[in-house]
This record gives sequence, C-alpha cells and structure tokens, in this order.
Amino acid sequence: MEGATLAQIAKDGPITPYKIKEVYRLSPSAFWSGSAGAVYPMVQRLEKRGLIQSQSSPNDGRKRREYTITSLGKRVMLAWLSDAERAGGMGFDPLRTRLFFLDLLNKKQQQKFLQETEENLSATNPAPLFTEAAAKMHKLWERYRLNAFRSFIKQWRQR
Amino acid sequence: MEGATLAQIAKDGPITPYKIKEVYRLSPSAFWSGSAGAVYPMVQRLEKRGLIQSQSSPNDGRKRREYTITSLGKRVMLAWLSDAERAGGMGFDPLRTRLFFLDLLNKKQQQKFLQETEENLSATNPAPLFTEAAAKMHKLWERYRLNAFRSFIKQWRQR
DNA sequence: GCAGCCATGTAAACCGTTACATGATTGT
DNA sequence: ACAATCATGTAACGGTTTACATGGCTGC
Repeated sequence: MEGATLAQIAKDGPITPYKIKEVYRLSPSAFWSGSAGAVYPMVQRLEKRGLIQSQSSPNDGRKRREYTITSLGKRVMLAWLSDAERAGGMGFDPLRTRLFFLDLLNKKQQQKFLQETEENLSATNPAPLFTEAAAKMHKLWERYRLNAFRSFIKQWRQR
Repeated sequence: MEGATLAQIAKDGPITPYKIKEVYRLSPSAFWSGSAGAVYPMVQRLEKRGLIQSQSSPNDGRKRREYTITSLGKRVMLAWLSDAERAGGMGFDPLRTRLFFLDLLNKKQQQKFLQETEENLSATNPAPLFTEAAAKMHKLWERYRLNAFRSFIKQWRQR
C-alpha cells in the first residue's frame, strides 16, 4: 500500500490524504479498504521517513493538508514500481482459493455457488470508480478472470 | 486464511499444524506467507472457538498434534466456501497495481520492467507445489494473467 | 558427531480494522 | 435548519511479521 500510495502521489501531484483514502475506498478490489485508520497513519509514516512532504493547502480556513513526493520518495517509489519479481507473483484471489475446495460442497451447493459466481464475475457493475483508466483496467481483469473460471469449470467437470 | 484452513483440514483429514503451515509456505501466492507466528496462533484460535479438535498423534515420542474439523467447523467452512459474493470480488494483484502507474517509468525502465515481467509470468517454473491439483490451478491462473498482461500492453502502446 | 530439517511454539513490533469523535461545508 | 458529505484524526483490539527458542529426528 505504501508503494502504491507513493506512486499515486507522484502521479496526481499535490493531493490530500482524504483523496488518497477515497481512491482506495472506491477501488474495485476489496483488498484496499480505504479506511481512515489505515490511510492517515500511513501517510504520517511516509512523511516521517521523508518520502513525502505536506503543505497546508492555501485559501482555506478548513484544515486540509496536501502531500507531494520528495526525491527520496521518488527513488523508493521507482524501486517498488519496477520490481518485476513481485509484480509477477501470484497475489491473492478469493475465487481461486475457493475453487480449490469445490469438492467439499455437495451437488446442490456447487450448482448454486457456480451460478452465483458466474453472475458476479460477469456483472457489468459500473461501480463508481475514480478514473476511466481504472474502470478499463478493471474490466480487462474481470474478463480474464471469467475466462479462467470457465476454463477451470470445464476441466473440473471431467474430473 | 481461517476459512481456507478449515477447508484444508476438512479435505486432508487429521493433519498437523506444521503441515498446514508448509502448504501455505509452498503456495505459489506470496500472500500466504506460511510463517509459524501466523499459523500456530490461528489453529489455537480455531480450536478455542470449537471449529477444530486436536488429538495428540499416536506412536510418537515426538510432540505432534493432529487436527480434525468439528461439525460446527464444517458449517462455518461451508458458509465461507459458498460465499459467492466474496469469491467474485477482485482480490489483489501486484501486477495490476503496478501496470496502473506504468507511465511513471521512463522508456528504458518500462522496457526492462515489461520484459522481466513477461518472463516471470511465462516462467514454467515448476515450483515445488504440494499437489498436482495446485500446480494445475497455478498454471491456469498464470496463463490468464499473461493474457491479461499482453492485452493491457497492446492497448497501452496505443495510448 | 554434526548439519540440517522436522516440529512446535512465543514475544515485540507493526499494521489494519472497527468504531468513535470533531468540526466545516454544501445542497435543499 | 438540517442532512449529507468533506476532512482529519484517534483508541482499542486483533492478526501478521520477524526473530528467537527449544528439542527430536535423519543422513552422512
């Protein structure tokens, strides 16, 4: 999360912690909860380590901070971003984990689970994402996950 | 992790916490670290909640426990396993997260990152997985990720 | 005999979650 | 006026990581 946040700050320029939090909260992945208790302490950590700087935002009586990335932060961010080994790693997929244990359900449960899952995966749910790029990426990943799911089921039926 | 562990115990019958730990440690996903400090306290929690039971393993002076799932544990496990809503959720992918910020790298860094990532994704790395089913699932997911990666890059080059 | 793995755990530090708290702004 | 949202945080709790600790077994 720290790496992604550094990248976000580098990309979207001076940005408030609230905005950072919202981007995570509106992310299609449940992995990024975007809770205040996770984000505010994190940006404080990043600032303490000298990876980001805060300026209090101008023209506003309202308390508001804006963060920019430092040159040290940029170096750390680039190291995180260009880490191809971690990028290639498998990550976490709640579907893959469950498919692994499909045999533990009885036939009725299997049928119900597979049907509901297919619906959830195909959902052209236009969730309120932050940017178009995010929505596009989301759709792309959704499609390939659906392919993997269908391919697995096909093989699994012939077990 | 608790749900997956319950499923693992239900599937593989009486099983030692060490074996549970090793399955996670050898998992292709870095998400499951398989550290002792995560697994041993977890099985203790599951036992306290009455979801699993331990018998000390026979014929062995060596201290060794074996766990089986209880009927309550089975119900909890089935609720976890058949949760199609969570299954359909997006999970976490270290590649997807990074691709989102690809423009922050310069051309040379991009080229290097994309090439190394492609290699890592295509790696027919026969990592020492626990079961054949796990290896099969792993390969399937690997392939779909490679497709998603290539598809993204193709679109991205025409930005 | 000793290195390395099997096997089980614990302790401190760290990080995230959930829930709470506060006040300012915006829209109706 | 009042509700909803913007905006920033904190506190208690819980789970994971990292590191340490212990002892038995296995192969050379």
